Amino acid sequence: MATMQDVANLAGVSLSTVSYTLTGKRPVSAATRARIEAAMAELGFRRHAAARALAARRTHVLALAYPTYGVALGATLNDIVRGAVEAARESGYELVLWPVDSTEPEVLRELAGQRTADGVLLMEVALDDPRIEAVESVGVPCAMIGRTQDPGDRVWVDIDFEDALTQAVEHLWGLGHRSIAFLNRSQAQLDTHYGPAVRARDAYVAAMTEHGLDPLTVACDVTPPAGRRVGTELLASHRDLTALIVMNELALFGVASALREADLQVPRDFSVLAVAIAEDISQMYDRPLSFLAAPGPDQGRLAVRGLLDLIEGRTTTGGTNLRCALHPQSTTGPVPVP
Amino acid sequence: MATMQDVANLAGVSLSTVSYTLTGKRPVSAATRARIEAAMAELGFRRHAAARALAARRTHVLALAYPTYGVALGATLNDIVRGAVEAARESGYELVLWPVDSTEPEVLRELAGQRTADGVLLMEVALDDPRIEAVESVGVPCAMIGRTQDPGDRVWVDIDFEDALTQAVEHLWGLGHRSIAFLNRSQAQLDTHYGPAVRARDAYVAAMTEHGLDPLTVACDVTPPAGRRVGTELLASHRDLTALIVMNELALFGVASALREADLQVPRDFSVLAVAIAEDISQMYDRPLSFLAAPGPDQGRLAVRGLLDLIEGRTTTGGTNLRCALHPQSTTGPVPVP
DNA sequence: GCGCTTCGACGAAGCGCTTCGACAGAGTAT
DNA sequence: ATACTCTGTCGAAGCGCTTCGTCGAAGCGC
Repeated sequence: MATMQDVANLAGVSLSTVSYTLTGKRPVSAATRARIEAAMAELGFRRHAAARALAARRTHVLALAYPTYGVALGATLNDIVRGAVEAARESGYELVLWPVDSTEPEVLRELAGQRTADGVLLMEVALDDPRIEAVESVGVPCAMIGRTQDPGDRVWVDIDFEDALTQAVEHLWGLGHRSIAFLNRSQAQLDTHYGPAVRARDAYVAAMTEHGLDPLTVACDVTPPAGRRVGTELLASHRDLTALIVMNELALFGVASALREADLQVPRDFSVLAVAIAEDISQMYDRPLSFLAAPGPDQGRLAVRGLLDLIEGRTTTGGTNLRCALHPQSTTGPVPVP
Repeated sequence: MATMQDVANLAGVSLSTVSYTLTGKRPVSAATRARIEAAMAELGFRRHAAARALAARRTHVLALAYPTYGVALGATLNDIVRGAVEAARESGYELVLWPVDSTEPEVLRELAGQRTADGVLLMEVALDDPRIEAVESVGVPCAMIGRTQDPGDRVWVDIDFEDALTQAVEHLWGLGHRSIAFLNRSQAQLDTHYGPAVRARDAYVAAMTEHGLDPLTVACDVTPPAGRRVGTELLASHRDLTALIVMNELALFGVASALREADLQVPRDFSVLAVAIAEDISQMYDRPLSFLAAPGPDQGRLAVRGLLDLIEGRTTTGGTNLRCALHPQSTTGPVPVP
């Protein structure tokens, strides 16, 4: 493994000059730079990350705590990851994933404490997330995707569920639907006041009320069989229903089965609109799904930018809510004529 | 941030003694060790990873190249990750995930070249995978989950598809089924001779032939809609079929729809057996799915062990094929009486 | 031609740890 | 008592970089 000293020798310059061509922190003449670059290419030189990190007191690595349990569909998380990776690279940082679940903050404390990353991104943040304290306790900056009950002046990026559900109700209202139900996340999430579930429900109720409609919310476990069960019950007990808003990735697939079994053709007899799902997931559905796209890549990107502001001592943006874009496709249509 | 020197001062010993209590590479008396540990606790000392890596020429980090595109279901990959994390920790290593797709070996070369990890694990290895050369070109050991056309004496851990399909056919044969089809991965994968698809198909054909049965294989894109389409066609064109072996995670869900639409009750009228899927995925099915469990955690574990053998200069195991365990549940049953 | 600034390059001092050689003192064998 | 081996500890030399202070050589106005 060639070192910077080898490069310097071959190029006939001093070690520090090589360093400066690499970091750009001091000017280097074009001629010298060319010689150095030639030498680096010839030797196949690569900076030794540990040495760099030690000397510069910066690893140029950002870590994203990546849950490995209970992640049935990778697409949603991966959208975020891709946005984050991109933003990090643009700023000369690498993003790595730490496979750590929310239940093991100690692992996070250990990892962060060794200073293997300059900052940590937390995804799927719970209302009272012990990981934040763990990371901050060892003096490492962190940013969250989602947000805690009281984020203070921390950096966070969340989805604008209020806007998303307003858009959803309005889209269906515009198509003539007057009986629109909302299939939410699990009761357990509601019971613990999990932000997305609560905020989406409240926004849905508000939007319905505003249009003079009766809201109808059902909680549903995050699995296809649960979606099928809940969907079937819902269709049986509310025969006047013509549209369903679903904010539950996995239940969505069960809902499709329930509709088929109830002999309802989509969108002729019934409309389905998914909220806050990744585009990849919409493509797994029977037919082109009408959906409000979760801003996954942007969430990742913005969270990284905010984290870098924190790391590099710039003033931070605080929190941001990101809108979901409506993609009306083939599962929403005009209300059926009776 | 307390350094080892701070700990040494507080404990009244030399820096090197602190190091030796941490690494255990030289004996330290119980009394001294106790003083040092007390000092470390008091100062909240944590080893600086970069300094350690630089001095020891070892990062104690293993990287797993983690694809973020085309991963609809995270469960399968995550099983592997969990096994790998566990095995790494047992040996005093941390596992991190590098979000790098198979299509960008250069990123991998860059990352590995900076020596931020002592070894790299590759998952979803293709027959001719450019990532292997990329990692090895910078002198970093690597191990694969799956395997290339010609793995040479590299370390790999794969699924024993021959055994899995033999088990599958035998399970159904035992239940009296004589008309058993096999729903494979995509035609594209078969065309490129992708190992799992080819080996599974060949093993299925062999097992069927051995029992004097006619094999019937269909390729299917890895999406639920494709599974529904192919499933529907298959059921329509082969009315005598009583069982289907599926080795296609996502198509599986489409197959469920196809069966329901064809008014076939499972397992009364028809049996479905999934091959090489993660247990989490089996739980997403309508009813308790009969399946051959992919040995994900064991794949991760063994791959890590093999990689560590390589890194620490022990003799390596070469390749290993892991068996899938049969979990007969509620989607396979006796052949229906005509 | 003088002193002035500016540019580009150099040398050396660390960053926080591991590890090697050395060595004092206790234990054992002679 | 002598010579020897262990144990447990210390000091110092790096690991491969970044970065600070420094300084020669141009380039400039007058």
